[in-house]
Amino acid sequence: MSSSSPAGKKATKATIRADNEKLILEAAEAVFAESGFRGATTSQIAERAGIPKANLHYYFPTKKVLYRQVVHNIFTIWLEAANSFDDCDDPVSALSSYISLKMDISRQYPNGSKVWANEILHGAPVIQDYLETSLRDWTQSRVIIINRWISEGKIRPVDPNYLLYMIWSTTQHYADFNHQIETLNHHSPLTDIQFETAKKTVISIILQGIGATPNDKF
Amino acid sequence: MSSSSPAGKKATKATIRADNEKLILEAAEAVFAESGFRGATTSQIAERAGIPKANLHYYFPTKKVLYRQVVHNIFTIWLEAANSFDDCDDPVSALSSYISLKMDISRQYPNGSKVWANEILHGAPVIQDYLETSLRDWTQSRVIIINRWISEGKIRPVDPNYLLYMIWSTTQHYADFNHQIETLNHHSPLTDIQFETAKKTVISIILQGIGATPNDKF
DNA sequence: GCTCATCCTGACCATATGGTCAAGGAAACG
DNA sequence: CGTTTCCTTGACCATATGGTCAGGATGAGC
Repeated sequence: MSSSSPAGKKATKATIRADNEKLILEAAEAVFAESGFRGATTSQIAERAGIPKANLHYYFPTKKVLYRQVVHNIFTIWLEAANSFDDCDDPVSALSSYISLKMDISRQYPNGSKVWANEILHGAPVIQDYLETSLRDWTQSRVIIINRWISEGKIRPVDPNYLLYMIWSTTQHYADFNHQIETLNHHSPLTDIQFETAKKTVISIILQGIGATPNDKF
Repeated sequence: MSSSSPAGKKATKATIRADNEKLILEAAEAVFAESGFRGATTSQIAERAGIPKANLHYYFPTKKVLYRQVVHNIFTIWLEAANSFDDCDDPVSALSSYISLKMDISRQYPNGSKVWANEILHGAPVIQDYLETSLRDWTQSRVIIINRWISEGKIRPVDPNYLLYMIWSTTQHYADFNHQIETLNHHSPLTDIQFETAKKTVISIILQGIGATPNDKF
């Protein structure tokens, strides 16, 4: 079944494993996003991946192992995005590109964001270590940057932590609360144009909110 | 057990029912917030409420009925807060008090917010009707108000929907992602002072972000 | 083509969970 | 008190679910 790749690729031992793991991980991400850890069933994931449940357990011995892998992948994407923070040294460009990228990620990988949100919501039983290491380190270093901007007079004094929380929540909202947004948008997803407007709105409010708009400074 | 109220209150038929339902609902809110609908077990809820599981099912025939009641209570609180939007007609006061109240609710009823977030995250299987009626109506009416502010030149032109999403996400973040915030805050809850700072930060960024700060407009 | 290592899967199992029930209390009411 | 109505609960059940396993299939290496 899974070994009969739709086109071209012959099924070699190497590709079989890679292909199936990818298949399972994608299905798992979707199902975990939809139902949470406990709500998701391995049968559901297997069915979505198009393989028997026993086969899923051949690649991922337990549901928890599978889940951790999903979360790990998400976090990797998140961390990469996070680096766009550093590409520029002035707040306007740095924050613009960071917010813009986070919005794009919310749109492109909504399931990942949902799984993450679900984890935090339930007290991060599985990923506490990520919070305490990578996330904390990243946050602390950006707090320093923001504080420097403040001392240089590039933005008005705001607490960097709460600014970051604001950026996170606002951007991730477009993934996590997508269902609510769609419902309020006549049951249809935001169009490209709408999404672009949302992005601009978010960026402009935050930048102007911290006194960092380029045009604004006399 | 539950009929032996700790102090004073004698157990009459009327109070027994009220007391126990309240006990169960509070336990249910906490457990649902912690584990989601599927993750929560009726035994867990019963145990937390201090009653046998069978007794829980006497008052609430199914888990779903109990869950709906929890969500209903949450939504009621939310709607009441929502009215603080109308208490004033100028954007600065209206938005300040609305944001402030939403922040307070996030702090006072974090479980409610979490249950709500969990529902939306999983596609609102149980509360879709709330989204389509009350929430939509409320949103549409506030969009009109915000648009009026814009046409009156009281705030700069921003799409009202995305402004509202920003307010919702930012304020609810302090409930839904509380665990993350605490972890980043040296594993301790925000103090009153910190929370007040967060609130001020949020309000000031949003108000200034839409060009509505009172001091700012020379 | 033969052997080995890896992959696949239907059938199976132990456990957890939502929900039931029957029988026993306790308050209401006369 | 007597009886009726509501409350309480330990024991029980059907089902769903995570996970196992033995044996068959398939690609790898020679």
